[in-house]
Amino acid sequence: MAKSDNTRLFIIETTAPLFNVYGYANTSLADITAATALSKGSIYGNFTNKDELAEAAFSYSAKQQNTALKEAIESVKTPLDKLNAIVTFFASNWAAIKKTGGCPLLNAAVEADDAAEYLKKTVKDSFTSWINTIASVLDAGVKAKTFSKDLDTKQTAALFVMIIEGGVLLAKTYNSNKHMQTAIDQLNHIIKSQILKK
Amino acid sequence: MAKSDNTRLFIIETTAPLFNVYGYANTSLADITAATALSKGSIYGNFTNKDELAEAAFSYSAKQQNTALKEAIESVKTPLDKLNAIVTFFASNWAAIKKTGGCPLLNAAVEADDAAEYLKKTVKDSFTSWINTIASVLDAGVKAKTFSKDLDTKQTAALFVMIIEGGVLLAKTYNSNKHMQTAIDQLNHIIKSQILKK
DNA sequence: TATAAAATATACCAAACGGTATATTATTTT
DNA sequence: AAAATAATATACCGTTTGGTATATTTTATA
Repeated sequence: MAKSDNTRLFIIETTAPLFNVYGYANTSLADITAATALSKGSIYGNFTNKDELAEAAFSYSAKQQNTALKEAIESVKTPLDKLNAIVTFFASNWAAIKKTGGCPLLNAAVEADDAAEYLKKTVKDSFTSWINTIASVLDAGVKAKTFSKDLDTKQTAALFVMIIEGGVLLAKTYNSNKHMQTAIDQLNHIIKSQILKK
Repeated sequence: MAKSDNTRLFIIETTAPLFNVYGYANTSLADITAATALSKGSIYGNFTNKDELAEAAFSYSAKQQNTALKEAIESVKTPLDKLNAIVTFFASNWAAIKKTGGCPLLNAAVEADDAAEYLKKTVKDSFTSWINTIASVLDAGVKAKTFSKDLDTKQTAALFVMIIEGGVLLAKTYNSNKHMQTAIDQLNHIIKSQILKK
Protein backbone atom coordinates (compact mmCIF):
# COMPACT_ATOMS: atom_id res chain seq x y z
CA MET A 1 0.00 0.00 0.00
CA ALA A 2 1.45 3.33 -1.10
CA LYS A 3 1.72 6.28 1.24
CA SER A 4 -1.05 8.09 -0.59
CA ASP A 5 -3.42 5.19 -0.03
CA ASN A 6 -2.63 5.32 3.68
CA THR A 7 -3.40 9.02 3.85
CA ARG A 8 -6.55 8.60 1.84
CA LEU A 9 -7.81 5.89 4.16
CA PHE A 10 -6.80 7.93 7.20
CA ILE A 11 -8.81 10.89 5.96
CA ILE A 12 -11.84 8.70 5.28
CA GLU A 13 -11.67 6.97 8.65
CA THR A 14 -11.24 10.25 10.50
CA THR A 15 -13.97 12.19 8.74
CA ALA A 16 -16.58 9.42 8.42
CA PRO A 17 -18.00 9.96 11.92
CA LEU A 18 -17.82 13.71 11.36
CA PHE A 19 -19.99 13.52 8.26
CA ASN A 20 -22.36 11.12 10.01
CA VAL A 21 -22.78 13.39 13.01
CA TYR A 22 -22.97 16.82 11.38
CA GLY A 23 -24.31 15.88 7.97
CA TYR A 24 -22.61 15.76 4.61
CA ALA A 25 -23.40 19.29 3.47
CA ASN A 26 -22.82 20.72 6.93
CA THR A 27 -19.36 19.33 7.46
CA SER A 28 -16.94 21.99 6.26
CA LEU A 29 -13.41 21.76 4.96
CA ALA A 30 -12.36 23.56 8.13
CA ASP A 31 -13.91 20.72 10.15
CA ILE A 32 -12.09 18.22 7.98
CA THR A 33 -8.65 19.83 8.24
CA ALA A 34 -9.12 20.31 11.99
CA ALA A 35 -10.07 16.68 12.58
CA THR A 36 -7.29 15.25 10.41
CA ALA A 37 -4.66 17.88 11.27
CA LEU A 38 -3.98 18.00 7.55
CA SER A 39 -3.99 20.95 5.20
CA LYS A 40 -6.46 21.68 2.43
CA GLY A 41 -3.68 20.93 -0.01
CA SER A 42 -3.38 17.43 1.36
CA ILE A 43 -7.13 16.83 1.33
CA TYR A 44 -7.46 18.03 -2.25
CA GLY A 45 -4.40 16.02 -3.22
CA ASN A 46 -6.29 12.89 -2.19
CA PHE A 47 -9.83 13.79 -3.27
CA THR A 48 -11.00 15.84 -6.21
CA ASN A 49 -13.57 17.68 -4.06
CA LYS A 50 -15.61 17.56 -0.87
CA ASP A 51 -18.40 15.53 -2.41
CA GLU A 52 -16.02 12.74 -3.39
CA LEU A 53 -14.70 12.57 0.16
CA ALA A 54 -18.22 12.68 1.57
CA GLU A 55 -19.27 9.77 -0.60
CA ALA A 56 -16.16 7.77 0.31
CA ALA A 57 -16.80 8.52 3.98
CA PHE A 58 -20.40 7.37 3.75
CA SER A 59 -19.43 4.19 1.92
CA TYR A 60 -16.87 3.52 4.61
CA SER A 61 -19.41 4.00 7.42
CA ALA A 62 -21.99 1.85 5.67
CA LYS A 63 -19.52 -0.91 4.88
CA GLN A 64 -18.18 -0.80 8.44
CA GLN A 65 -21.67 -1.38 9.80
CA ASN A 66 -22.52 -4.06 7.27
CA THR A 67 -19.30 -5.90 8.03
CA ALA A 68 -19.98 -5.82 11.77
CA LEU A 69 -23.49 -7.15 11.17
CA LYS A 70 -22.20 -9.94 8.94
CA GLU A 71 -19.66 -10.90 11.58
CA ALA A 72 -22.44 -11.13 14.15
CA ILE A 73 -24.40 -13.31 11.74
CA GLU A 74 -21.48 -15.60 11.00
CA SER A 75 -20.60 -16.04 14.65
CA VAL A 76 -23.65 -18.27 15.14
CA LYS A 77 -24.85 -21.31 13.29
CA THR A 78 -28.55 -21.83 12.75
CA PRO A 79 -30.75 -19.52 10.68
CA LEU A 80 -32.80 -18.72 13.78
CA ASP A 81 -29.69 -17.76 15.75
CA LYS A 82 -28.53 -15.66 12.82
CA LEU A 83 -31.88 -13.92 12.69
CA ASN A 84 -31.68 -13.22 16.42
CA ALA A 85 -28.20 -11.81 15.90
CA ILE A 86 -29.61 -9.39 13.33
CA VAL A 87 -32.43 -8.37 15.64
CA THR A 88 -30.18 -7.65 18.62
CA PHE A 89 -27.33 -6.11 16.63
CA PHE A 90 -28.42 -2.48 16.91
CA ALA A 91 -29.41 -2.75 20.55
CA SER A 92 -26.14 -4.46 21.49
CA ASN A 93 -24.02 -1.94 19.63
CA TRP A 94 -26.20 1.04 20.36
CA ALA A 95 -23.69 2.94 22.49
CA ALA A 96 -21.01 2.78 19.81
CA ILE A 97 -23.40 3.57 16.97
CA LYS A 98 -24.83 6.52 18.87
CA LYS A 99 -21.38 7.92 19.56
CA THR A 100 -20.53 8.06 15.87
CA GLY A 101 -23.81 9.73 14.95
CA GLY A 102 -26.32 6.90 14.67
CA CYS A 103 -27.07 4.67 11.70
CA PRO A 104 -25.25 6.14 8.68
CA LEU A 105 -27.83 4.73 6.28
CA LEU A 106 -30.67 6.46 8.05
CA ASN A 107 -28.80 9.75 8.25
CA ALA A 108 -27.58 9.74 4.68
CA ALA A 109 -30.92 8.57 3.28
CA VAL A 110 -32.67 11.57 4.77
CA GLU A 111 -30.06 14.05 3.62
CA ALA A 112 -29.36 12.47 0.23
CA ASP A 113 -32.93 12.80 -0.87
CA ASP A 114 -32.59 16.46 -1.70
CA ALA A 115 -29.64 18.13 -0.01
CA ALA A 116 -26.96 15.72 -1.22
CA GLU A 117 -28.29 14.07 -4.34
CA TYR A 118 -24.90 12.68 -5.31
CA LEU A 119 -25.27 10.27 -2.37
CA LYS A 120 -28.60 8.83 -3.48
CA LYS A 121 -27.35 5.87 -5.48
CA THR A 122 -24.77 4.85 -2.91
CA VAL A 123 -27.33 5.03 -0.12
CA LYS A 124 -29.80 2.97 -2.10
CA ASP A 125 -27.16 0.32 -2.80
CA SER A 126 -26.27 0.19 0.89
CA PHE A 127 -29.87 -0.43 1.84
CA THR A 128 -30.16 -3.11 -0.82
CA SER A 129 -27.04 -4.78 0.51
CA TRP A 130 -28.46 -4.75 4.02
CA ILE A 131 -31.82 -6.12 2.91
CA ASN A 132 -30.08 -8.83 0.91
CA THR A 133 -28.01 -9.82 3.92
CA ILE A 134 -31.16 -10.34 5.97
CA ALA A 135 -33.01 -12.01 3.09
CA SER A 136 -30.24 -14.57 2.60
CA VAL A 137 -30.56 -15.59 6.27
CA LEU A 138 -34.31 -15.96 5.77
CA ASP A 139 -33.73 -17.97 2.59
CA ALA A 140 -31.36 -20.28 4.45
CA GLY A 141 -34.01 -20.81 7.11
CA VAL A 142 -36.63 -21.62 4.52
CA LYS A 143 -34.27 -24.04 2.83
CA ALA A 144 -33.48 -25.66 6.19
CA LYS A 145 -37.22 -25.95 6.76
CA THR A 146 -37.13 -24.10 10.06
CA PHE A 147 -38.82 -21.04 8.50
CA SER A 148 -42.18 -21.11 6.80
CA LYS A 149 -41.92 -21.98 3.11
CA ASP A 150 -44.47 -19.29 2.09
CA LEU A 151 -42.24 -16.53 3.42
CA ASP A 152 -41.65 -13.57 1.10
CA THR A 153 -38.04 -13.24 2.21
CA LYS A 154 -37.21 -9.97 0.42
CA GLN A 155 -40.30 -8.26 1.75
CA THR A 156 -39.76 -9.59 5.25
CA ALA A 157 -36.14 -8.44 5.14
CA ALA A 158 -37.29 -4.95 4.14
CA LEU A 159 -39.79 -5.03 7.00
CA PHE A 160 -37.00 -5.83 9.43
CA VAL A 161 -35.02 -2.86 8.16
CA MET A 162 -38.05 -0.58 8.56
CA ILE A 163 -38.69 -1.63 12.14
CA ILE A 164 -35.02 -1.40 13.07
CA GLU A 165 -34.64 2.08 11.56
CA GLY A 166 -37.88 3.18 13.16
CA GLY A 167 -36.50 2.03 16.50
CA VAL A 168 -33.21 3.82 15.86
CA LEU A 169 -35.09 7.00 15.00
CA LEU A 170 -37.11 7.07 18.21
CA ALA A 171 -34.17 5.93 20.32
CA LYS A 172 -32.17 8.85 18.96
CA THR A 173 -35.00 11.32 19.34
CA TYR A 174 -35.77 10.38 22.92
CA ASN A 175 -32.18 9.49 23.78
CA SER A 176 -33.44 6.24 25.28
CA ASN A 177 -33.14 2.65 24.18
CA LYS A 178 -36.62 1.86 25.47
CA HIS A 179 -37.94 2.26 21.93
CA MET A 180 -35.14 0.15 20.52
CA GLN A 181 -36.36 -2.57 22.87
CA THR A 182 -39.94 -2.15 21.63
CA ALA A 183 -38.68 -2.67 18.09
CA ILE A 184 -36.79 -5.79 19.15
CA ASP A 185 -39.80 -7.20 20.98
CA GLN A 186 -41.91 -6.75 17.86
CA LEU A 187 -39.28 -8.38 15.65
CA ASN A 188 -39.13 -11.35 18.01
CA HIS A 189 -42.91 -11.55 17.89
CA ILE A 190 -42.79 -11.56 14.09
CA ILE A 191 -40.20 -14.32 14.14
CA LYS A 192 -42.39 -16.47 16.34
CA SER A 193 -45.71 -15.82 14.67
CA GLN A 194 -44.85 -15.17 11.03
CA ILE A 195 -41.47 -16.69 10.26
CA LEU A 196 -40.94 -19.86 12.25
CA LYS A 197 -42.65 -22.94 10.85
CA LYS A 198 -45.54 -24.13 12.99
CA MET B 1 -54.88 39.75 12.63
CA ALA B 2 -52.32 42.53 12.09
CA LYS B 3 -50.40 42.94 8.85
CA SER B 4 -47.22 41.76 10.53
CA ASP B 5 -48.89 38.53 11.59
CA ASN B 6 -49.99 37.94 8.03
CA THR B 7 -46.47 38.40 6.74
CA ARG B 8 -45.02 36.21 9.44
CA LEU B 9 -47.44 33.42 8.58
CA PHE B 10 -46.82 33.89 4.87
CA ILE B 11 -43.08 33.51 5.40
CA ILE B 12 -43.57 30.40 7.51
CA GLU B 13 -45.96 28.80 5.03
CA THR B 14 -43.71 29.57 2.10
CA THR B 15 -40.45 28.41 3.63
CA ALA B 16 -41.72 25.35 5.51
CA PRO B 17 -41.50 23.03 2.46
CA LEU B 18 -38.15 24.60 1.60
CA PHE B 19 -36.67 23.71 4.98
CA ASN B 20 -38.20 20.25 4.80
CA VAL B 21 -36.75 19.55 1.38
CA TYR B 22 -33.28 21.06 1.67
CA GLY B 23 -32.74 20.77 5.40
CA TYR B 24 -32.74 23.40 8.09
CA ALA B 25 -29.05 24.26 8.04
CA ASN B 26 -28.86 24.00 4.27
CA THR B 27 -31.64 26.43 3.48
CA SER B 28 -30.03 29.83 3.07
CA LEU B 29 -31.39 33.32 3.48
CA ALA B 30 -30.99 33.71 -0.25
CA ASP B 31 -33.31 30.72 -0.70
CA ILE B 32 -35.77 32.27 1.73
CA THR B 33 -35.84 35.72 0.10
CA ALA B 34 -36.12 34.13 -3.34
CA ALA B 35 -39.06 31.92 -2.34
CA THR B 36 -40.94 34.66 -0.52
CA ALA B 37 -39.93 37.51 -2.85
CA LEU B 38 -39.24 39.48 0.30
CA SER B 39 -36.08 41.23 1.38
CA LYS B 40 -33.77 40.29 4.20
CA GLY B 41 -35.00 43.35 6.05
CA SER B 42 -38.53 41.98 5.98
CA ILE B 43 -37.47 38.52 7.09
CA TYR B 44 -35.41 39.88 9.98
CA GLY B 45 -38.21 42.24 10.87
CA ASN B 46 -40.43 39.23 11.49
CA PHE B 47 -37.91 36.79 12.96
CA THR B 48 -34.91 37.44 15.15
CA ASN B 49 -32.72 35.03 13.15
CA LYS B 50 -32.76 32.08 10.78
CA ASP B 51 -33.02 29.52 13.56
CA GLU B 52 -36.22 31.06 14.88
CA LEU B 53 -37.78 30.93 11.42
CA ALA B 54 -36.55 27.37 10.93
CA GLU B 55 -38.15 26.27 14.17
CA ALA B 56 -41.40 28.05 13.34
CA ALA B 57 -41.37 26.43 9.90
CA PHE B 58 -40.82 22.98 11.36
CA SER B 59 -43.58 23.47 13.92
CA TYR B 60 -45.87 24.56 11.12
CA SER B 61 -45.07 21.48 9.01
CA ALA B 62 -45.47 19.15 11.96
CA LYS B 63 -48.73 20.72 13.08
CA GLN B 64 -50.03 20.67 9.52
CA GLN B 65 -49.41 16.94 9.30
CA ASN B 66 -50.83 16.23 12.74
CA THR B 67 -53.95 18.22 11.95
CA ALA B 68 -54.49 16.33 8.70
CA LEU B 69 -54.05 13.04 10.54
CA LYS B 70 -56.51 14.05 13.23
CA GLU B 71 -59.04 15.06 10.59
CA ALA B 72 -58.70 11.63 9.01
CA ILE B 73 -59.23 10.06 12.41
CA GLU B 74 -62.27 12.16 13.22
CA SER B 75 -63.89 11.51 9.87
CA VAL B 76 -64.69 7.93 10.94
CA LYS B 77 -66.44 6.57 13.97
CA THR B 78 -65.23 3.34 15.51
CA PRO B 79 -61.78 2.87 17.07
CA LEU B 80 -60.97 0.24 14.46
CA ASP B 81 -61.89 2.58 11.61
CA LYS B 82 -59.84 5.31 13.24
CA LEU B 83 -56.89 2.96 13.52
CA ASN B 84 -57.24 2.04 9.87
CA ALA B 85 -57.32 5.74 9.01
CA ILE B 86 -54.00 6.16 10.80
CA VAL B 87 -52.49 3.20 9.00
CA THR B 88 -53.49 4.35 5.54
CA PHE B 89 -52.85 8.05 6.12
CA PHE B 90 -49.29 8.14 4.83
CA ALA B 91 -49.98 5.91 1.87
CA SER B 92 -53.06 7.90 0.85
CA ASN B 93 -51.28 11.23 1.14
CA TRP B 94 -47.91 10.00 -0.06
CA ALA B 95 -47.79 12.05 -3.26
CA ALA B 96 -48.42 15.31 -1.41
CA ILE B 97 -46.06 14.46 1.45
CA LYS B 98 -43.33 13.48 -0.98
CA LYS B 99 -43.67 16.71 -2.92
CA THR B 100 -43.06 18.81 0.17
CA GLY B 101 -40.00 16.80 1.19
CA GLY B 102 -41.36 13.78 3.03
CA CYS B 103 -42.31 13.45 6.68
CA PRO B 104 -41.06 16.59 8.47
CA LEU B 105 -40.65 14.73 11.74
CA LEU B 106 -38.36 12.15 10.18
CA ASN B 107 -36.30 14.79 8.39
CA ALA B 108 -35.98 17.11 11.35
CA ALA B 109 -35.28 14.30 13.82
CA VAL B 110 -32.29 13.19 11.81
CA GLU B 111 -30.91 16.67 11.36
CA ALA B 112 -31.78 17.99 14.81
CA ASP B 113 -29.76 15.35 16.54
CA ASP B 114 -26.48 17.12 15.92
CA ALA B 115 -26.66 19.64 13.09
CA ALA B 116 -29.59 21.65 14.42
CA GLU B 117 -29.73 21.08 18.15
CA TYR B 118 -32.15 23.94 18.70
CA LEU B 119 -34.79 21.80 16.99
CA LYS B 120 -34.41 18.81 19.29
CA LYS B 121 -37.05 19.68 21.87
CA THR B 122 -39.65 20.72 19.30
CA VAL B 123 -39.08 17.53 17.32
CA LYS B 124 -39.39 15.40 20.43
CA ASP B 125 -42.65 17.13 21.38
CA SER B 126 -44.02 16.57 17.87
CA PHE B 127 -43.30 12.86 18.07
CA THR B 128 -44.89 12.71 21.51
CA SER B 129 -47.96 14.44 20.17
CA TRP B 130 -48.19 11.95 17.31
CA ILE B 131 -47.73 8.97 19.60
CA ASN B 132 -50.37 10.34 21.96
CA THR B 133 -52.82 10.78 19.10
CA ILE B 134 -52.45 7.11 18.18
CA ALA B 135 -52.46 5.99 21.81
CA SER B 136 -55.75 7.75 22.49
CA VAL B 137 -57.38 5.86 19.63
CA LEU B 138 -56.03 2.63 21.09
CA ASP B 139 -57.27 3.63 24.54
CA ALA B 140 -60.73 4.30 23.13
CA GLY B 141 -60.72 0.86 21.53
CA VAL B 142 -59.73 -0.79 24.79
CA LYS B 143 -62.44 1.12 26.62
CA ALA B 144 -64.98 0.11 23.97
CA LYS B 145 -63.83 -3.49 24.44
CA THR B 146 -63.02 -3.99 20.77
CA PHE B 147 -59.26 -3.94 21.49
CA SER B 148 -57.52 -6.31 23.85
CA LYS B 149 -57.50 -5.02 27.41
CA ASP B 150 -53.86 -6.06 28.00
CA LEU B 151 -52.68 -3.70 25.31
CA ASP B 152 -49.78 -1.40 26.20
CA THR B 153 -51.25 1.47 24.22
CA LYS B 154 -48.30 3.89 24.49
CA GLN B 155 -45.83 1.24 23.41
CA THR B 156 -48.06 0.07 20.58
CA ALA B 157 -48.52 3.64 19.42
CA ALA B 158 -44.73 4.09 19.35
CA LEU B 159 -44.43 0.86 17.38
CA PHE B 160 -46.88 2.21 14.81
CA VAL B 161 -44.79 5.34 14.43
CA MET B 162 -41.63 3.25 13.98
CA ILE B 163 -43.13 1.09 11.27
CA ILE B 164 -44.66 4.06 9.47
CA GLU B 165 -41.42 6.03 9.53
CA GLY B 166 -39.47 2.97 8.44
CA GLY B 167 -41.85 2.63 5.52
CA VAL B 168 -41.49 6.31 4.67
CA LEU B 169 -37.72 5.99 4.77
CA LEU B 170 -37.57 3.10 2.31
CA ALA B 171 -40.29 4.57 0.12
CA LYS B 172 -38.24 7.75 -0.17
CA THR B 173 -34.98 5.92 -0.72
CA TYR B 174 -36.33 3.66 -3.45
CA ASN B 175 -38.81 6.21 -4.76
CA SER B 176 -41.49 3.55 -4.65
CA ASN B 177 -44.52 3.07 -2.44
CA LYS B 178 -44.09 -0.71 -2.50
CA HIS B 179 -42.34 -0.48 0.85
CA MET B 180 -45.02 1.81 2.21
CA GLN B 181 -47.47 -0.99 1.35
CA THR B 182 -45.31 -3.53 3.17
CA ALA B 183 -45.46 -1.34 6.26
CA ILE B 184 -49.24 -1.05 5.96
CA ASP B 185 -49.65 -4.80 5.52
CA GLN B 186 -47.66 -5.40 8.67
CA LEU B 187 -49.65 -2.82 10.63
CA ASN B 188 -52.88 -4.49 9.52
CA HIS B 189 -51.46 -7.82 10.59
CA ILE B 190 -50.61 -6.37 13.99
CA ILE B 191 -54.13 -4.99 14.32
CA LYS B 192 -55.63 -8.40 13.61
CA SER B 193 -53.28 -10.52 15.67
CA GLN B 194 -52.20 -8.24 18.53
CA ILE B 195 -54.76 -5.49 18.98
CA LEU B 196 -58.24 -6.77 18.19
CA LYS B 197 -59.90 -8.74 20.95
CA LYS B 198 -60.22 -12.41 20.12
C1' DT C 1 -54.29 65.52 5.33
C1' DA C 2 -50.23 65.90 8.20
C1' DT C 3 -47.69 63.07 11.33
C1' DA C 4 -46.14 59.16 13.75
C1' DA C 5 -45.14 54.47 13.57
C1' DA C 6 -44.62 50.25 11.57
C1' DA C 7 -43.00 47.38 7.86
C1' DT C 8 -40.11 46.60 4.08
C1' DA C 9 -36.05 47.44 0.93
C1' DT C 10 -31.29 48.65 0.07
C1' DA C 11 -26.62 48.57 0.79
C1' DC C 12 -23.31 46.98 3.24
C1' DC C 13 -20.29 44.01 6.68
C1' DA C 14 -17.11 40.43 8.58
C1' DA C 15 -16.68 35.64 8.57
C1' DA C 16 -16.86 31.27 6.51
C1' DC C 17 -17.35 28.71 2.41
C1' DG C 18 -15.18 25.45 -1.32
C1' DG C 19 -11.49 25.52 -4.17
C1' DT C 20 -6.76 26.52 -6.43
C1' DA C 21 -2.00 28.14 -7.69
C1' DT C 22 2.19 27.93 -5.87
C1' DA C 23 5.73 26.98 -2.56
C1' DT C 24 7.79 23.70 0.39
C1' DT C 25 8.85 19.39 2.22
C1' DA C 26 9.28 14.07 1.86
C1' DT C 27 10.08 10.32 -0.65
C1' DT C 28 11.80 7.60 -4.64
C1' DT C 29 14.53 6.75 -8.37
C1' DT C 30 18.83 7.06 -10.82
C1' DA D 1 24.33 12.13 -3.34
C1' DA D 2 21.67 14.39 -7.15
C1' DA D 3 17.59 14.67 -9.60
C1' DA D 4 12.91 13.70 -10.24
C1' DT D 5 8.66 12.92 -8.35
C1' DA D 6 5.15 12.72 -5.14
C1' DA D 7 2.82 14.60 -1.12
C1' DT D 8 1.75 18.23 1.83
C1' DA D 9 1.52 23.20 3.39
C1' DT D 10 0.76 28.05 2.60
C1' DA D 11 -1.39 31.87 0.88
C1' DC D 12 -4.70 33.41 -1.67
C1' DC D 13 -9.29 33.86 -4.61
C1' DG D 14 -14.19 34.76 -5.64
C1' DT D 15 -18.59 33.60 -3.72
C1' DT D 16 -21.89 32.83 -0.32
C1' DT D 17 -23.05 32.91 4.34
C1' DG D 18 -26.00 35.08 8.31
C1' DG D 19 -26.71 39.41 9.95
C1' DT D 20 -27.25 44.71 10.49
C1' DA D 21 -27.54 49.84 9.94
C1' DT D 22 -29.92 52.83 7.42
C1' DA D 23 -33.06 54.48 3.95
C1' DT D 24 -37.52 54.15 2.01
C1' DT D 25 -42.10 52.98 1.68
C1' DT D 26 -46.48 51.69 3.51
C1' DT D 27 -49.94 51.86 7.02
C1' DA D 28 -52.27 53.70 11.05
C1' DT D 29 -53.22 57.63 14.06
C1' DA D 30 -54.39 62.38 15.09
